[in-house]
Amino acid sequence: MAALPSGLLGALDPTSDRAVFRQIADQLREAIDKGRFREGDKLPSEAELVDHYSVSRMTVRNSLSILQGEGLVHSEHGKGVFVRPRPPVRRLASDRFARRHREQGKSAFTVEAEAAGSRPEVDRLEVKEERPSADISVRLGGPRRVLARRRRYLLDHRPVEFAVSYIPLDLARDTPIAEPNPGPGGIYARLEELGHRLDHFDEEIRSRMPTPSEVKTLQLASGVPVIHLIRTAYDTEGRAVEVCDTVMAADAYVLSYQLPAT
Amino acid sequence: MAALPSGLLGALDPTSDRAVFRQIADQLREAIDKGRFREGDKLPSEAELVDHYSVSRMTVRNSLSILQGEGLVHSEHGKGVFVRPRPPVRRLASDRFARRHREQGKSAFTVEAEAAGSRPEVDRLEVKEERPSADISVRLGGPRRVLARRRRYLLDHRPVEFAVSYIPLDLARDTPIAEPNPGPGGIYARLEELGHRLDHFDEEIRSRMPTPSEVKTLQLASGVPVIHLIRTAYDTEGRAVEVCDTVMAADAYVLSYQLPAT
DNA sequence: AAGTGGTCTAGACCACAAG
DNA sequence: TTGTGGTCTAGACCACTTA
Repeated sequence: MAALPSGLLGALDPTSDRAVFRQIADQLREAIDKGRFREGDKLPSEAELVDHYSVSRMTVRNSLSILQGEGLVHSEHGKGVFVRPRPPVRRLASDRFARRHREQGKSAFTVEAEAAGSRPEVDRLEVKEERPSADISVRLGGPRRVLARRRRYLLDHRPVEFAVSYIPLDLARDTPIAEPNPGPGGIYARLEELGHRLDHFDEEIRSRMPTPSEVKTLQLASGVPVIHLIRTAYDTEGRAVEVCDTVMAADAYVLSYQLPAT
Repeated sequence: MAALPSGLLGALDPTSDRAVFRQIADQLREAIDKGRFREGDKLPSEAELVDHYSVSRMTVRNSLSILQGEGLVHSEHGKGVFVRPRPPVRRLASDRFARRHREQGKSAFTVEAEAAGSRPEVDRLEVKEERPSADISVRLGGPRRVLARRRRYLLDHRPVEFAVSYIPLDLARDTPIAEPNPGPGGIYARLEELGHRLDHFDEEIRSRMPTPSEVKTLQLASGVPVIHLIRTAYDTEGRAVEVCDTVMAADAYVLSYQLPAT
């Protein structure tokens, strides 16, 4: 095992109050920030760091787990620890549900992803009738049953988003909305054809760390939060006609909104 | 040291492929999810878990660090590990910059927090002239110098947000905007008085894990992401007159937007 | 003083990846 | 086969909290 290039990483300060594993994490973080390690680069192996700093392996692993928690690095069993590359982000503009975007045949997700040069996919499509949770029921004005449409979105084969749409069953039953493929323009186009002219959407945004099940579904690296977006669609009569509950890999999205100053 | 109440936590499955520390984390997580431990409750001590599961202390600590990374628990040195309480959230509505909200004497943050029954504070106020970063400069249309207004917001003595406003220096110099207290209605009211009638705002939202410096400024528990919001204010002539770069504790905020369906 | 979590050591064996 | 990270043990000493 070769020694580290001198100057790449410094020495520990034995007089410092700062714990050794934090000092090591600080030095690695600084080396990444200053570009001495670039995106995708392999960090020194645990054994090399043990040698360089003359500490035990657990101390080194503790340092690396800090960086992993910060989302700076990820480890690959048998290969090494790497600086996490920043994935391409999907920009969601606030006009993404404008009526003019519902005219085409393809889904909004597909059109937009292809325009950005990515390969879009949708899988795990599942449509079924359900009893809504208390929260969803309240948002929809209290229906006893809803149609739930679940699906997962991928960009370049990487899962980025999992979404569930809830539509009051009395609106959706025996309509194209209850079909796996609701047709051009998606369910919003179908709702308008059924006489529910859409007026506006409310979106609620939260961010938090993912649950284990979300880690699995979105194949999230550690240190990547999720953005949780709940959108409610209202028709011109003020009725909530759909709630869409979406969980997104936070490193794959930038949300963008325009607010009037009025 | 007393043994754990029987039935509170189960036994390990030695035939399982799942690592022991993950099984322990799973059981603790399930106990929290099912309400057997409530917000603020103390989990069994490390020593009790070592006894209960007959594993080494490092294994138990590894389990607890998983839950900490998920934001489910937090530890207090000398006291124990506790189920993390959900703090009160601040709801930001999309009309929060409407002109009618700029009429009062107090700042929007203060008014809104007091209405919600919280104690608002603003500290670390700092106003100075700077050379803008490349990103800020581009957003503002390329000024060579800007006025930077930094401040930290607290609710009930807990820091929740750190914000920096950048205003092109030619707009702000020798105006109330360059004063620590810009007066009633804040800098937006002053910009309008100076003839820059505001037209709309663009907001960009990202989420990620905090940097060490953000952890310090916002006193973030581990497992809490930040929401990074960048707002650009435009006047009726289409000129960008301010960029506000805001980092928020994600567990303290729900952002809410209204989108037209047009 | 007793109990708690925080840090650190010096090993061990395993599973995965690459040559 | 060698090098990598993943899991686990059985200790040790420390710092903080509570009583």
